[in-house]
Amino acid sequence: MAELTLESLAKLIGVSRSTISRVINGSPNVSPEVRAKVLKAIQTTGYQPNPAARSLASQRSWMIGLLLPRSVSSFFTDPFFPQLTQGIAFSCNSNNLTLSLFLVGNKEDEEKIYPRISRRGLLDGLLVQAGQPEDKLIDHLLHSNLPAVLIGRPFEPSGVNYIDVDNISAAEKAIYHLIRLGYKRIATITGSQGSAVTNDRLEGYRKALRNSQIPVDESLIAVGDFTEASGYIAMKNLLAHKPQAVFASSDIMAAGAIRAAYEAGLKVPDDLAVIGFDDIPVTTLSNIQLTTVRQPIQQLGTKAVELLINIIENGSKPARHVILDTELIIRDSCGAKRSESE
Amino acid sequence: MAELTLESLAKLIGVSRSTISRVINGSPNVSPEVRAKVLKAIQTTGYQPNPAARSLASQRSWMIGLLLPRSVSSFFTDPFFPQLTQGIAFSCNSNNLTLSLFLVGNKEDEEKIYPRISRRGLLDGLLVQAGQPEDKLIDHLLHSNLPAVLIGRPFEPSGVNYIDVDNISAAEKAIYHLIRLGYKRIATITGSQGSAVTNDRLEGYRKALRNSQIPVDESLIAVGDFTEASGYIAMKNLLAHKPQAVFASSDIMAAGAIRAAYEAGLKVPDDLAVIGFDDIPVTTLSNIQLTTVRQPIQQLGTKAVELLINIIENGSKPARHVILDTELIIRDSCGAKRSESE
DNA sequence: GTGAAAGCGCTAACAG
DNA sequence: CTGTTAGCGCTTTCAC
Repeated sequence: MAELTLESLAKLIGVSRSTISRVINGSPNVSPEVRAKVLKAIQTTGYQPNPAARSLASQRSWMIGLLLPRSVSSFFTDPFFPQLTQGIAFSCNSNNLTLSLFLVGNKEDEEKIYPRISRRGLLDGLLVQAGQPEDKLIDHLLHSNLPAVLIGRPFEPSGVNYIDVDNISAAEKAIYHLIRLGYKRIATITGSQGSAVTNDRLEGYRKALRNSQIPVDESLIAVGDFTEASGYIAMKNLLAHKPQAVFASSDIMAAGAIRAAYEAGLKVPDDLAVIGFDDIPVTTLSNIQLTTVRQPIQQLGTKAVELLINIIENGSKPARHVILDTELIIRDSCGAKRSESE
Repeated sequence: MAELTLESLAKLIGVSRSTISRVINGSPNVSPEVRAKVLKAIQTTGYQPNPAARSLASQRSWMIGLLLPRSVSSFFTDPFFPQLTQGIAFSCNSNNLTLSLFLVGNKEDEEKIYPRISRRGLLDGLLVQAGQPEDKLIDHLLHSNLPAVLIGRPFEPSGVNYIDVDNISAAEKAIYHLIRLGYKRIATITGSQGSAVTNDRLEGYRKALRNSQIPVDESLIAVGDFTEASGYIAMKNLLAHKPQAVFASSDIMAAGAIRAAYEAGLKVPDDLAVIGFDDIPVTTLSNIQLTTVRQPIQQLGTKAVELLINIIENGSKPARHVILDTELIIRDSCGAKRSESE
């Protein structure tokens, strides 16, 4: 089964190359009969155009990239990334795009990958997971003319296209919920310092307390880095300050916090209420159903792809921003159900 | 910054296209001086060859694919896959390959993706995660002439190239360890029925018992499907048969088993010893450090890429098989440390 | 050791 | 509506 070319297929059914190309690319200028004939021939022969030739001639590769910068090191430690990736991959499937994955492990990778990516001819567009603000990549994005979408808002306002959830109001929701349940000493465990997500969620925390006339106690704010271990350590430190409740900036950190609480002999939610963030699909991280702020992670991926396609086709001026909503999922770890039953 | 082509660069430094092409592709037939001059020009201009043109002319895309078939649905539920993916991605980085990711979500995806993949011109080679044996894909692999490597052995002996761990002896190790600790009633929770991994680990379980003159009690064998929930359910059922120890075919299922044990008021390892499989990098799935059989997951990815490269370059006759070793990691859930301290 | 020339397999004007 | 004709930007014989 030698690989069929447009040329040979054309010869086979007695039309010109262009005609076949037209039906493949959905041009309207083909008579129904010829179109049918060509379609049938494609069916029976299983003809597939050579992607390299196609890209070269059309200047489109029908391929987009997903870049996880070096600062995003928790690809397999936090289910967030795999789930996001899946959302992106599925969306690529339905849009007939090929997805290439760039996981940057170290500086050398970075130096090899970045030029390769920005070169036109490989990718039609790029999705970039937001990382640390010093990441030079964002500059690369802006200065290359490759269509790109940042997943997570940029640290500082800039002309990039991005998609994000409203982290401020998401965090607010969580805190209002705790306040409503009667907790006063509410602690928080933040994500990695210096990232937009972390800032936003912390701001939501502060805002909710302020709006509720509860003074912000800085000793109730502990810095984490989105890992389980950091949640554990942060909680251990917080315990000295006797919080009644804690809002962790990720479910994984919430799991760490719960572990620390258990170790200290505290029961969740009776002695400590816990709210997480993400709603990652793990039945149990800690033998207790976690109340959490659900991000539509998979949808984030899907919408990111759609936004990118739109930008590839229509350009990106002005810069596009898409903000998705979050939802508070009330389970057992915050004490809401307990208070109901009382 | 208009995209530089070979043509324009050649004009710029006064040599022919071919010469530049030669230095880029490492041909020996270039004089040192000219080579130096060209290299410098590439440096300063940041010239990158157009990948589409390159692929078309050379019939190599420097791109490999990773296919996770539909039967592998737990891409983000089980950290195994993300970790494998990372191993593969890093290996691609160091070999200057671009990785494309194909996550098959449903039958339509399958029908679109498979022909796209097998068409020469997109991929130089393909890595396929082994799934269910009915998966028609393996046939596709064999009948297309695309270089391919299966990750996990095929269900039935066939001419495909694959890489795998020795699951039989891995499971044996786990069981011998339990036997050595004095347990007699040893249960197991298997993976999804009808897959090679599951069969192999179960065979290792049986073999170890037989070799130790312990009769295999079929009521101590529970079927899971690699999810946490299945581990939980399986354990609930096993509990009626009073096992002293259980070997779960994945860490995630072990976590489910532990959850079921806790719910039944049993302490691990005092009332029930647990051994998992994988050694996934989550500090805590259940507040107890899990004894487990470590698979070199990341290395599995790395070696798979290397094997594939080798096949791309040298062909695959005869079919290649790579088997990696596993290692028993003794922690707290099997009771070994407890018995030591007694 | 270097350049000229012929494609790789497709798309996209351009004629008709 | 269809066929003819140029390329897309590179690799790779083939001469020199």
